[in-house]
Amino acid sequence: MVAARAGVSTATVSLVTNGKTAGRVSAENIAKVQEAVAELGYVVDGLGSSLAKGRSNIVILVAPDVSNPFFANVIAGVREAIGEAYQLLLSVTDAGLTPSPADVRNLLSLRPAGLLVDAPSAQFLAELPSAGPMVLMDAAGVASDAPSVNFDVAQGAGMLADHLASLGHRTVAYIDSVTGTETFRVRREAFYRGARVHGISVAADVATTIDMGASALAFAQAWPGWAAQGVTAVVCCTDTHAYGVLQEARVARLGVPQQLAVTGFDDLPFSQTSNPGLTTVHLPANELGRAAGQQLLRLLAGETIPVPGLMLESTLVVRGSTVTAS
Amino acid sequence: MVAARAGVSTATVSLVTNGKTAGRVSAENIAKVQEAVAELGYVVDGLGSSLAKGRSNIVILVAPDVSNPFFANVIAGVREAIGEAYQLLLSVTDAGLTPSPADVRNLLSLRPAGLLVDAPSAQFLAELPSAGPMVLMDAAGVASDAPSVNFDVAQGAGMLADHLASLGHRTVAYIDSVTGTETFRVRREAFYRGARVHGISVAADVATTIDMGASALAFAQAWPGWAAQGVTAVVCCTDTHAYGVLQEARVARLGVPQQLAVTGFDDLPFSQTSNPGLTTVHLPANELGRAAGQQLLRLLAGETIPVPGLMLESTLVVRGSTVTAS
DNA sequence: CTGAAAGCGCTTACAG
DNA sequence: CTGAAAGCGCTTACAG
Repeated sequence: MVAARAGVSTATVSLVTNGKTAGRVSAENIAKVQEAVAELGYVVDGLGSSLAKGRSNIVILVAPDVSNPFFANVIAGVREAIGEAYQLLLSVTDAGLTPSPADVRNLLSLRPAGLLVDAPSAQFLAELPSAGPMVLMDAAGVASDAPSVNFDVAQGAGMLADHLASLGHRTVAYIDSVTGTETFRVRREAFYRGARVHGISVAADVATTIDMGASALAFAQAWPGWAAQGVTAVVCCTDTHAYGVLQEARVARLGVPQQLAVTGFDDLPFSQTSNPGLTTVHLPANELGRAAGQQLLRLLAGETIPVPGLMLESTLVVRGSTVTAS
Repeated sequence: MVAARAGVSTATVSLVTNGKTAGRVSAENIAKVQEAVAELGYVVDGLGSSLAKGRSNIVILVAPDVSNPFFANVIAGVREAIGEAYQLLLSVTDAGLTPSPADVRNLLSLRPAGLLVDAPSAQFLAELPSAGPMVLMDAAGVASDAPSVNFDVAQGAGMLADHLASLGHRTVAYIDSVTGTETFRVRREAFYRGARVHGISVAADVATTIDMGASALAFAQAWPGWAAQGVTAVVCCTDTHAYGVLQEARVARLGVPQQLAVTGFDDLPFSQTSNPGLTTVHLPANELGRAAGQQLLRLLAGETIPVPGLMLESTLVVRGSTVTAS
């Protein structure tokens, strides 16, 4: 340890750099060490430190799909919350798949300070080796005793059903995601429930990956059948799916919203500028990341979380894809 | 080391788990160790391993702005390339700012196997402590002898100028980014060059953060002046900026493209469904990540990179924001 | 208040 | 082919 050249022992240096000087190091030595650290540009080696402490200062964020733009805001929120003290490690897999238990084992061998798990499937959680501090994000409907931050998607889905009913829609189709993620199950079930209340029938139900192209294709194939059944609105489980439908509707010269109403979930920034603007259930991505990061920080500080299941409000944003612009 | 219970020494186990058995461990012992590893579910501790080896298996991706959806595709590309062998650590700062030297020091203390630096400023690179294997991404115009993967933005910017000239535009405005990132300088200069060739004058030049709202506001304030100068097209340095202009144009009841043409750079997925579709310079984000990841992998394998400055083609995608849809 | 020593879990010359 | 030993850079009881 180079900074021992300040004329003190490595132990003293370690105490100072860790801020554990309270009544253990003389003011004089603290100053000496700080000076030496500054001069040498010394920075504590993360590896050695972590090994000695038994855990690293890395927070791992496990997520099914970073390439979803929605997720970028979640990441930003997490970063805001955890700040400088921890490094954010992103564990991502392709196309909405959850990491395998083997992946997680490898991750865990880095001895993360904590885990943030976004949109986990029930199976993933069941297979997860008990892993120290952990906060779940967007895990509505998943049984777990880990603290979690969720969207109240049911609320938004209900408002969406109300909205469509008030516009007179009687028969709609639903485009779901193929991932086994619980949040999509909750979105679907909550919407079905709301639809039933209003006597709206859901004629059909297809699922694709979270990808505009896949969704557009699925819609193109299904539309003739749906039209025959009298479908007047397509409810998509994400905005990305909805963009695909909008695109295909334009190709097919279908008037939106006159001939077909389209809705999404997420409220990505682009839903404001899409053609037409997309009516969607707004989910506060940034707040999700921020709240989960804060929860984890508390957990790491040894606090117990007062409200284990934090709920973030969802709201319906009405735009041109369901109502004609004024 | 628990698996030593296979009846051999820790050294032998280490040899086996690292695949360095060639002519050094008997087949019998290899089998014994593998069996024990499987039974105990043992996985090499990343911390201890890294400390002994002197470097970790973490690849750090330093980027100015993850919340740019463009970047999600870059990340996906990097992941595809580096695969299972390395963990991807994301170092991000807010709103297009580059990490400080102190941030980087902290990162480096994790002893990353390699560094991937996206869209660095010249200053950032100058301050970067010499840091082992490193690949630059989207660093056009930055002097460095590190291998790099860049977009040929000049090509696309030239095509954009050609396109606007062919449509008869004589006076345009340019919306730039406030970040000191070199790529934006290159985009701007290449477009200015192309404009000059065609006798197009760039009447004005404003800069905002990469944010729809900021861009919309800047446009709203500047438009009266620009209109007075005869501006008929706004060229934006990112699609995100362009979305802001599109939104504000709609608010102001400006017909796009009749009264005002709008263009971007990036070709985000949403540029297909925006209102109208956005004419933009397509930059292959996924390929950027993939190519950079592959370069780094070679570097880590001790190979020398044959082509230090890999160039990825950019192309112009023409949509409804510059030409009336057929 | 301070320093010598043990130990975190692994890897790698080294001697056999 | 194999194992005992040193060492990676730090932290933390422990004895003074």
